[in-house]
Amino acid sequence: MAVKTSTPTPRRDQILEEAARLFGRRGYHATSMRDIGGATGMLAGSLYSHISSKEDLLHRIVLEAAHTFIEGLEAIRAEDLTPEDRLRKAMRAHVAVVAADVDAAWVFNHEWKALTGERREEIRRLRRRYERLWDGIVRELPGAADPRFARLLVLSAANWTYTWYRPDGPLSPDEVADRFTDLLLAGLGTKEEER
Amino acid sequence: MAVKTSTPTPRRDQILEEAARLFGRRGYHATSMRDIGGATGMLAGSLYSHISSKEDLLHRIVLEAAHTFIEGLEAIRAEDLTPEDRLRKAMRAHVAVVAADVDAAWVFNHEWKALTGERREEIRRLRRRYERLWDGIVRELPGAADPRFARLLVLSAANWTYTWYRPDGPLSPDEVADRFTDLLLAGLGTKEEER
DNA sequence: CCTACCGATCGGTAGG
DNA sequence: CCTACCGATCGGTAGG
Repeated sequence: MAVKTSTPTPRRDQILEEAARLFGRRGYHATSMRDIGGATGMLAGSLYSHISSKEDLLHRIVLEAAHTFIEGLEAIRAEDLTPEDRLRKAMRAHVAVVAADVDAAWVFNHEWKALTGERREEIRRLRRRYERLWDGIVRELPGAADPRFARLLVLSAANWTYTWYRPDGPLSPDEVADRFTDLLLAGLGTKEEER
Repeated sequence: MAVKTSTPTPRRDQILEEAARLFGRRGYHATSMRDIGGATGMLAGSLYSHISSKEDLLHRIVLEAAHTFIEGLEAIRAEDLTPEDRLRKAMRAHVAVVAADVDAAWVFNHEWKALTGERREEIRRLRRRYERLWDGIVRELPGAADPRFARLLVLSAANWTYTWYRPDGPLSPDEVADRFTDLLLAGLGTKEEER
């Protein structure tokens, strides 16, 4: 009855999850197929009935993370919002993705460099697309005289999150995002005119 | 005549330089001793008359970078400056260190995690010390109601630099630093009172 | 998914 | 700094 072709394959998903965890914490090159096998309860060689190579594993992880990030921003782009609210929602979306899987976010932002050939180029294109979505959001802000630097500033804050964020901390992802948005919008300097 | 004990050893410095370049671009685990040997014109085994292990190599690179970053901020702390000017000078100092050696800066910020045992703890302490120096600078700013997040925002902007900065780009390190400082102080939002 | 294994490469050493 | 080598581990495969 059930079509057999491309079913969810929960075993493969489990392998992807464990691999993302290990790639995120130790790095791609520091993680062996034996490590991944151990984390999923099988031997290294057995992994190859679910995936085709170590690089294929990395590619799938990065690709999924890229789409998660991109879809979040594309949904927001379609909404009718003030520039400030759009920034706020975008920051929330980004931090939510990071918080949901800090390791995958790290892999998307750094370990993708271990990919080679066409896979690497594909990811590079997706990364550029995500940056351009941020460009569009930042460019609308009235205070952004220099949109490229403004985008770099916003994305750096958003991305630095996974170097310190811990899911068991006291702040929710939305709270973290909002504090950054508030700081970014208001600035750290003295207000020239106090009310 | 010349004392022989701990002379500069220029050969070792060259090895450290090439290793920093490779660790920064490919990562510590992706770089082999044969790669480093190749970059310095010798065979892998010959490296061991200058250094004691691969991890020792990483440790020396990270340690030097840590001290360069820390000394920059400590010098500024001693000066008599307004909070805004101190932030500006600190950002310039940080970006200058990054720009002088993007690869070493990357290694200091990420590859140090490949260290083990006491070496790892030592670097962790130095990293914390650097963060606390930034805390001190940020806390003085009148707009920083939330000093921890303000420091995270400032350091994230400062640190994200090495993911995109290229020494052959059109902007000098000081120009890059100043744009970030201006954006951080003024904010990206609408000014409530336009003059 | 395991047994058993492959060639390649790893960090590092002995001896000169 | 080279020659020559070490045991360990790597990603991956054949055959069941």
